[in-house]
Amino acid sequence: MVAGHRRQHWVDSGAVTAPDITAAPGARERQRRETRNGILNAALAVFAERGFDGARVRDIAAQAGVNHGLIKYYFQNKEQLWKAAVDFLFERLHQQMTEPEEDRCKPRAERVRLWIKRYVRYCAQHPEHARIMVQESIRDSQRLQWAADKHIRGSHQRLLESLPVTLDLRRFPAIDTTTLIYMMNAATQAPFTLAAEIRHLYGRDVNAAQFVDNYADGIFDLFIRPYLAQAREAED
Amino acid sequence: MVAGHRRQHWVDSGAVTAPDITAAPGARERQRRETRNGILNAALAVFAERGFDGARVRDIAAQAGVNHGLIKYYFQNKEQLWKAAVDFLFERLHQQMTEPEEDRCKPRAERVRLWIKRYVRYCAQHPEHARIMVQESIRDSQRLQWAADKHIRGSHQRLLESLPVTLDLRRFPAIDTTTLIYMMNAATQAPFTLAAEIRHLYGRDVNAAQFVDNYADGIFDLFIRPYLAQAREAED
DNA sequence: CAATAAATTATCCATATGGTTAATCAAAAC
DNA sequence: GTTTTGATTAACCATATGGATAATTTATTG
Repeated sequence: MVAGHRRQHWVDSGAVTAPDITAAPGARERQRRETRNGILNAALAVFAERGFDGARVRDIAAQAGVNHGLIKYYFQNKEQLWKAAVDFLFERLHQQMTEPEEDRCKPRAERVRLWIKRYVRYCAQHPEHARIMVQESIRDSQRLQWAADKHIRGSHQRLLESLPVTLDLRRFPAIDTTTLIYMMNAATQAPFTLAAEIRHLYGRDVNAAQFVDNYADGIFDLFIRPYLAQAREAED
Repeated sequence: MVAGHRRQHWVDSGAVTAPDITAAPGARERQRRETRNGILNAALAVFAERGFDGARVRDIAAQAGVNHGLIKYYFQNKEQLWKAAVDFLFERLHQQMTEPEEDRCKPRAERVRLWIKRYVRYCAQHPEHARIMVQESIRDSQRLQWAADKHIRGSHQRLLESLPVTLDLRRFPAIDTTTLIYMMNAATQAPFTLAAEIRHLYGRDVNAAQFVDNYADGIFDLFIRPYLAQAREAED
């Protein structure tokens, strides 16, 4: 991505300054942000693919097209890089999940449908998210605790608030709300996390727009529709 | 586990043979099997915790209480060890999931309930399974292809045959059977895969017998009950 | 332009890693 | 008992790894 941005300046010594195209004011900060984000994206990909211990700092740098020394320069070390990448991850999730203004006034069932659709799309676009979280969650590691405290707790709360339906669960007496969140989360992420397996075994592309939207409907039917029906009954 | 099995023979040179306790006929083969299984169990734990690349052969050996050279002796290399471990994993799954003779004559709904319960228990006892599969499934690696062809395909088929109910899915028109398997699988494994996170955030022990059995009921309510109801209607 | 500060690279280092080998030790065969 | 075969260990090796440092290049400022 940043590769190839190294050009010659003042090629001809006789010419005047002849500034680089990138030398526009603020070029530096822009470049800096680009490099940093490039590293973060590469980090997410490699951490998701190999796990924290398996991920090689050199691979992350290579995938970002920069020298691996830069990672120390920007993030001190591998651990800090991981944390920065996870911050980046949840920031993006939060952005993509906030309900657009124009949806607020729609009927409730429709709002829930759209909410689910947004989340399914996020899962399809960013399977690294689920993968990184699963990888850390095997043992109560420092990293897991950090992520749970800084991001997951709040994320769950926000979910319960932003999901425009109350899950009071009379229909599924065996399951409490917390557990249901984990079920729904896992079910939603499943085909995208296992995309390679599904492609290999069944020849299907779960990232096709048709599958994604269809799947959102499936999640809605399975997890939400019963509650809406129940809520309607309660109103009678 | 195998540690400390090194004892002195012929302690007193004057005494007769004085054979080791373990020197019963077949002691060798038994020991061999024990060592091999010890390594496999350790391998599953470490591969699940760190992923293939992050797992250290030395750690696996240490956790099994043997010298790391033994891993070459038994399994040639890390890759072969991984495959042997996955064979071991699916063998165990298959054993634990076969329906006991005495269940065959029970009413269908009850058979399904028991089937689910067995699977939920398996997931609770062996969270490594889901974890190892998720870790491999990010890219269409050699290992994933191998596991998919050798184990997963058959496992899915067996599931569809052994699950004593036909999922013809009129109730969830958006989801096909294949996708439903992935949803159900993921939902079933979810709390046990994320056990550490749940313990940290909500202070709950998902391995408590009560939670496990309760969760099985939840899965049944969510995924199966609708189909049974529908099947009953169809019979009318 | 020159001086300065920031970004980036090339290189180095201690350590850890997967894998290999030659010994050592215990069980089985004689 | 002694020999032979198999199981186990200790020591070794080439390489890769995370991290650190010094040099180099690029942008900004005056």
